[in-house]
Amino acid sequence: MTQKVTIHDVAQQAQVSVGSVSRALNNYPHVSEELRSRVMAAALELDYQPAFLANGLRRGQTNSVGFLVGTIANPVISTIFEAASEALSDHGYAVTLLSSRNQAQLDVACLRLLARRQVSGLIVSSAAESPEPARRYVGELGIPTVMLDREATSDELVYAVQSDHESSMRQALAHLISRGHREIAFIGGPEDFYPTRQRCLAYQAALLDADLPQRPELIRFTSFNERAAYAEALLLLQSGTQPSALIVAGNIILAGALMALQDLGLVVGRDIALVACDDINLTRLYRPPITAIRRDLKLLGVTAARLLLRGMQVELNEIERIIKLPTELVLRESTQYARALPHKAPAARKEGAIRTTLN
Amino acid sequence: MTQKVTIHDVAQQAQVSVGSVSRALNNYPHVSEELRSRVMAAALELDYQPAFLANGLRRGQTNSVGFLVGTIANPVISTIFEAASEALSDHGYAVTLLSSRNQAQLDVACLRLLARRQVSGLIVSSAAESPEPARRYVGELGIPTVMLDREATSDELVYAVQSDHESSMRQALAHLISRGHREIAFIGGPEDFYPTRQRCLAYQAALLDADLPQRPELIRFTSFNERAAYAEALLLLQSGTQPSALIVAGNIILAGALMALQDLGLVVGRDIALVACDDINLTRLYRPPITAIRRDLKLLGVTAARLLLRGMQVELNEIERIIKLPTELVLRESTQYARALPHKAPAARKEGAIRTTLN
DNA sequence: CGCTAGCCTGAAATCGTTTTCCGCGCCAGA
DNA sequence: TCTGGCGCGGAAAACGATTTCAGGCTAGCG
Repeated sequence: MTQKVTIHDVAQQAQVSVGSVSRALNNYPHVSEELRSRVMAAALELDYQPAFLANGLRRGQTNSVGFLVGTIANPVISTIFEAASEALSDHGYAVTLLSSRNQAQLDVACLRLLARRQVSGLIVSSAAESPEPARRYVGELGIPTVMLDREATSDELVYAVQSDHESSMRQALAHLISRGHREIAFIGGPEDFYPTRQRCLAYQAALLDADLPQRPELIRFTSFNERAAYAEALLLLQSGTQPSALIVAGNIILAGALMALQDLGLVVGRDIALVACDDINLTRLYRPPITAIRRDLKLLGVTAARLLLRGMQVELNEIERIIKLPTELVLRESTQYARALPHKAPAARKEGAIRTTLN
Repeated sequence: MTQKVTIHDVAQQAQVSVGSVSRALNNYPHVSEELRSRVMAAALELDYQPAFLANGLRRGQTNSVGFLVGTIANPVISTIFEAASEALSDHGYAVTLLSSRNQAQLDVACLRLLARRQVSGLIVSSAAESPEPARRYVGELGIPTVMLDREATSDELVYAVQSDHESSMRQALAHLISRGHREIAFIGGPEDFYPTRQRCLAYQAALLDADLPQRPELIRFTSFNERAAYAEALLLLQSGTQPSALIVAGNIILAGALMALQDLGLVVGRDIALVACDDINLTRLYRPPITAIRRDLKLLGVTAARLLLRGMQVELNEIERIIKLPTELVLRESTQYARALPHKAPAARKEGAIRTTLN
């Protein structure tokens, strides 16, 4: 009923052959103006829309890209996805989103599924604990792929967009150190998860630069799971060396850490300084507002989409295969007080307004 | 290179015809065990995967469903989506996600696009300001569709899963009234947005039940935009009648309202009681924790997926076309203090721990 | 022993496009 | 006048599967 009108109907309506209809509608050269307009009129009248499947079968291509994530229920991922999806959509590509549920074996299964569906391109931002098999499989696939804030591979057709986690992390540590903190703890995701590793390396490098001791017991890795992060934070905060500052890498981990702090009766900004590694509603609106490392998520998504588009169309004239985008440290009250200073009253209202400003 | 192995290769390898290969692999009856195993072996050896496009063209169906949202960058939507997507994925369906960017005209365009791609089913949870054209178009499409927390239509093949916004909203009002509040304000999304309307009707009904006056100036509608919500909340709070309690319908609006409260120096739970209409990280972790109406988002998503699956397979034996799922009021500190009581110290740590417990 | 019913399988039609191939007419140049 | 080239458009192949159709074989029954 809905999709009954085929190219044959249009051909009959316009009194031409199906081949001519196809040529006319696809803007081929050597089609007379008269025939073209006749076909256009017929197509318009019948509300003809070429069948996607037949088109794709013949052309060997689907005009759709697969997007693989560990979970979409994460404000950072979903914001990036939305931006990328809109950019791709503007170029006629539809996006099928697959979630690997943060499981490595599903990772590869999802990629297989997408390959079977003959997606024209892939964006991969999965967060499996052992990403290696998936990365290797992506290389074998021969499909243009953008690794999104993940480690690049040397395979042809595999591109990468990354955030510059290092520089802002070093800024964050410089900031904390300047405020007198020396026991600065770090809680990240899995140790081999790319952003976590980058942040952790920068954290260690910054300590080294400041001639501060590396304390292994202050570095904790956990999985992307609020309960696990909560437990790890609790362990850290109840261990012998009580840190005076805490850096949490990732918003799920932030949630767990905040719960641990609250359960221990530690007040953020007074008893302990807190830096978060992504700027989300929670960091802006929390009382006190939480210092965070911000990146332009929409830019990240759009850049991934553009890189993929370039990779999918053949006109790729000497394009960068790996792009690294800047990040920014946003100072807020959670790191405002210097160490060992007594708790002061919150800042005046006006200042508060500025700090919690939109964006 | 990747997808070169076709059914002909398998047929040649197994020394049978292509028709037999198809029958063997699709578990047709009347296929000898010997032939079946021979084909299986050949398929396995060649790593044959039937071409999705050819299969779909012949069968006239894609095994994929379209999911239309206003924006996926919303923790409530993305959680629902993920649950639905996983359930559909478990049954062999892939989901292509389209965002209408909260624009009505894009709404219809997105649906057209999905229809052209011959999706086998649709889940619609768009949030355009004027949803009517889209709803009508969905009915004309003749594709099994689930309206997700949106108004149902009387069209055949159109189903609906909704949350029972009314009962919890009435509970919330009863709770606030029992604490002495009489000037209870309501800020919602667009007036014709289904959840907003349901909540607002319940709000008004509850006031009526309690013999409290309806004050039109305490009911505000805004759009799904943090800035707009912020502005509207500011207007409300600075108008003549200062409400002692505030109900915000939706998490984007919550963010705007919290900013307005903070900018006015109003402390949640002390100067004003606050009830949020979706329980997200922010409501749990905010200080003080915010009383919220909770619903099982995963159940919502899974139910939508199951309803759609039933609608897509022909075996629909007298199934409910509209399902309404329960909601629940979660009491937290933001509504703990009775009106006009002086500000007391926060609850003891232990109690706090219980209140911010996971789930 | 012959006929039929039923299982099994190969050949071919089919899905709706795109694209190749070919032929027709026309015009210009020899 | 013949011919080669070019613009145009029709016919049919191709894409890769599923499904129909028909026929061969076996077994069972008269």
